Amino acid sequence: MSRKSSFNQEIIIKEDKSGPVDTKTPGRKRCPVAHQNILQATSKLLNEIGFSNLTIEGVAAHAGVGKTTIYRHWPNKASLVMDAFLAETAPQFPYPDTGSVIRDIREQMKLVIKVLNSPNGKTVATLIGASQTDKELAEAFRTRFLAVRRTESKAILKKGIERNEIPSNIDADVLLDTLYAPLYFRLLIKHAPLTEIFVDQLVNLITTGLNRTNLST
Amino acid sequence: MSRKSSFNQEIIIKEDKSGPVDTKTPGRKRCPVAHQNILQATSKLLNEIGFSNLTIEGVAAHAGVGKTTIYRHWPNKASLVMDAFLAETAPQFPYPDTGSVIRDIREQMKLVIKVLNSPNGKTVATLIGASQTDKELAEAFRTRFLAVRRTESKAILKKGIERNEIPSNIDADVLLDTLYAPLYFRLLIKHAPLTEIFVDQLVNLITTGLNRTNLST
DNA sequence: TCAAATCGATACGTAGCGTATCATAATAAA
DNA sequence: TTTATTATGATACGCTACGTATCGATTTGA
Repeated sequence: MSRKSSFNQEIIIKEDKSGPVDTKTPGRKRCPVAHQNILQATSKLLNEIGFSNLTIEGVAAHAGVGKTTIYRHWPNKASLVMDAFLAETAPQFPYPDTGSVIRDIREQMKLVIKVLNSPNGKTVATLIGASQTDKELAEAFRTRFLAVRRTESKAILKKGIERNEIPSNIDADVLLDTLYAPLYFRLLIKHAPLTEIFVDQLVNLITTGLNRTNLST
Repeated sequence: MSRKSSFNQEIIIKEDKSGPVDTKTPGRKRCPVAHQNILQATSKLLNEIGFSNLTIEGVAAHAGVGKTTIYRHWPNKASLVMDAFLAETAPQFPYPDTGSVIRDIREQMKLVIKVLNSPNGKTVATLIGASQTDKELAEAFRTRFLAVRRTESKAILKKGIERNEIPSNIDADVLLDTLYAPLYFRLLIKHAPLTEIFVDQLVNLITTGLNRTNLST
């Protein structure tokens, strides 16, 4: 049936410190080289054959480790892929500082679509896809990917409010959903392309509003 | 590896006419009762155990047919589920006629979230999820679900343009993505609830625009 | 020195896939 | 009516990958 192992048990505790760990327990330490090799093999295979064709046994073979070792470090395929994905993708969405918050957002959204149009975007899509049948992966995606980005985004919105570029009574989550959900929707459904023009249209519509669109063009 | 069977081969040809088929070929006809039983068992199991736990063999057992028969009618699990899903969900998104197109859209969006918050919504989510690793299912979802709804939506937008409620130079796909993508995004990510208030906030933001939001409240 | 935890390797049972085969039943054309 | 053709349910099959268990060997702290 479904996997029951937890994401936040031995994993987080022992894995978060990937440097020298000061545990008091006896016994042989986990080999950080094996750990890294597994993550790198996972990233490589993800880009080459995609999430669905990736198997734990394949990762083990490419990383030169026993598959037992992988199961000691990660409870399942989804959590392994999540770690590999975050290590490679997390630092790719910085907001610029152009002087205008709306412009900052617009430019950052163009960075986002660059990533979403790359092999990493395919991984994002498959992770969201697999989240639909894997509650722990879904939780990991929300807290370790989305929430991190939301925190950054809300800081930008706060700056915009302080500068009177954005009304102070706005619901940040509603605004951010309106801005970013269309990007992910096109990533997932593929009914239309993710272009910079699309970002411009989106930001123009949301800032100007439907009622005034014909006045402003 | 992946399944190669086509959605549009013997399937569409023989299945679209679920009534009495006027084929010139000899031999025994497909049993329409078995076909219907399979679809109904699939719908039932979908709501009970979800897409990921649903197996072809389970459907066969519940429908009282051999699994061979299922494989003769559908190339894989995804296409079977798609058919069962469409049969039950397709007619659930009508636009009302309130006199105001914006209000029509707002009310229809509230119907949409009703469905998305029901077990059918879970099925939508898992279908989009499975689409990430199944190209044929993705294509079926686009053409048989999304495109049908887009056609209806564009007719409403056209009415709005004729009534001068909506500017004529608007890009319909951009506007529809901005309106509906946030609903599906919340369905898929579950970072925030899908409420009627959310629909109101969304429509208000998009019609009024960020720049004027503080003027209008 | 000894207990504990790791490592890679290997074997195992399980689930569900999609296919093949079978005798039987239904149907259209000859 | 006969014959060719196709569908049906049942069953068996090979396959892949899962996740677990076990093994001797190795590393480490107490």
